[in-house]
Amino acid sequence: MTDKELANLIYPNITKTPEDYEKIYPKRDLKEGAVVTRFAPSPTGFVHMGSLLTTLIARKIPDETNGVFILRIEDTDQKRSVENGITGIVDDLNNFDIKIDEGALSETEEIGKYGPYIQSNRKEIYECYAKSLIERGLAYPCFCSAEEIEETRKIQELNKERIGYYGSFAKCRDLSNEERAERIKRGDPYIIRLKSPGVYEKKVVFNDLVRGKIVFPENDLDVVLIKSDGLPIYHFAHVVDDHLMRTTHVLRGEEWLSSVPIHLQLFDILGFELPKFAHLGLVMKIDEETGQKRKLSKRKDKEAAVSYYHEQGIPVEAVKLYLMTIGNSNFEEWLNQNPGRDYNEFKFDFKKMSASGSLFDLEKLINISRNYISRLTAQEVYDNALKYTEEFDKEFYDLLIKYKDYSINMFNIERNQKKPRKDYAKYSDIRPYTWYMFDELFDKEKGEYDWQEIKDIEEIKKILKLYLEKYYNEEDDEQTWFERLKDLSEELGYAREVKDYKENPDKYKGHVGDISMVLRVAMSTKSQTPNLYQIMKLFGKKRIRERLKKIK
RNA sequence: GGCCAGUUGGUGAAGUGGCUUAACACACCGCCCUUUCACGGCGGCAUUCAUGGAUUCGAAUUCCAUACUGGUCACCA
Repeated sequence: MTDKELANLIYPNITKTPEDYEKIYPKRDLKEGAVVTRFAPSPTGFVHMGSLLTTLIARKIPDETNGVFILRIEDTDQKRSVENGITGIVDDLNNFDIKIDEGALSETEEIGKYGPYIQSNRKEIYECYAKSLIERGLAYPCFCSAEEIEETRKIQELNKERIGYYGSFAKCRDLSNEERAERIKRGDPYIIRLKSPGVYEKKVVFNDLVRGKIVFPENDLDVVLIKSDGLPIYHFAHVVDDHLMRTTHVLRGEEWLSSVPIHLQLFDILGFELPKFAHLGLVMKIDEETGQKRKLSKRKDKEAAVSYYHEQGIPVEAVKLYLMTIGNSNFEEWLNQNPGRDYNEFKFDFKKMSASGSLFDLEKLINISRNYISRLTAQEVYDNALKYTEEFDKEFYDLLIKYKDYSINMFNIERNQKKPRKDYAKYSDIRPYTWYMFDELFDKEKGEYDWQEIKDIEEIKKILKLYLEKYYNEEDDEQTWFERLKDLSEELGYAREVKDYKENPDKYKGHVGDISMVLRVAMSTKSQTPNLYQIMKLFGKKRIRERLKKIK
């Protein structure tokens, strides 16, 4: 029995040939230097921080080169697939404002001419290539059970031999086609394996965009191509898809590095042009229990899910900026020199990419986020706060809506200046910083008044009373306002200037700072607030009186 | 265990043979500014680049060993 007859026995319904697919998915007509990348996640629900880094770059390079960015769904493992997993991924990408040129849009829709983009819908394509490999004697059906494989592995371990299905350990490799046909007809379960032409003692060299030249032993493993459920294994799907989708650059995590020899071999025997590869360092974190560095884990680490940042109200732009600083070591410097510029204007360079996995640093992200928010206009902060609170804090959202102009003015305090305040690192910080500005929240959420130097309530009442009667004038500019506080201080026996007090502490009861602190705490209950004058300006006469009257 | 990669401070890192008595940023610590806080300013924070050896007039930078860390060795991706 010939290989061709065997192939026909296994795949009688496959009539297309690899040549047909070459015509269906022709070479892309793109400008010189245009890069085609793809993000190829499994639909397990959400996008991981590490994948987001890869995705960001995979999106950025086509942007820089007039290329194409594809979203391909790798759902060949039905056990792992999650319901609405594709939607979850698409939502995460949308949240991060990463647009796709081609690929899946939802569980059922897609865009682009190189589809289907969901692997489970590409079954017959893989079968076609599997068939052609069988015809050429480069693949064969394997009838080994999981138990048999396990047994072989144990023997190999015992004898300290290299583990795997290869050479003489590949029991089904040298079966005759007659026997193969007989067992297939008999209904024995089987899978399709590669008949690897590799020799372990030989070396393959390949050039990784991030790591440079790497030498591996050739692959001699008869890896699985098609599983018993008829779907392909990652390696096979990757090679077929990235060829047919005309991917030029394969970006993926470092965890794939060790299977590169398999991929090189597959590209080779299939006659496919080899894309460029970039294996990115993993995003790590220190395990709290063991103290060891490890890969950021979807299951263990809440901060691994990109949705976490959405829930925290950390602007997606800040997360992207942070990831870019991890991604390209010269990005941060560039950003400092070009504050406020969009990261898309930065030119990405694989050479500036670290090969070692970096620890995920939430502090740094927070800092970047703080700086990012400080550069926004009050209107932008308002709009973003609105979006955030609408989803996560309806009560505060209603207040922001009700007091729109007031809120914008509030966000504008100490914002329109060369070095703006940096109070908020995330939108969830806004409420804890500003609740006292809203009367609806003030009575409800105020705790104890945080009096500082002047604690005596009679003295406080005296100060406030005198202030309202004699020294408060709504029309005052900031300088005059403060002058009047000094006058008040003087009248009550406090120093006009802090310096004077420090030089002669015995002469005074305190100083103007203590007086203004009384006013500050009386207004807000807090001893730490933004510029008091501006807060009072915002409140207006009536609300100031009301606030001060609450001190009893 | 085999194979592969990585190893510069608490963190991200610059650095590709002399310009490095190791940049920058985050964190931390001082001081200054200041009516609070924040901002800002100034200064401190690796005599040393995992360890050992070799090459060289000279090495974080080249080479070789060793150690450690990570990844991978599935009909998972």
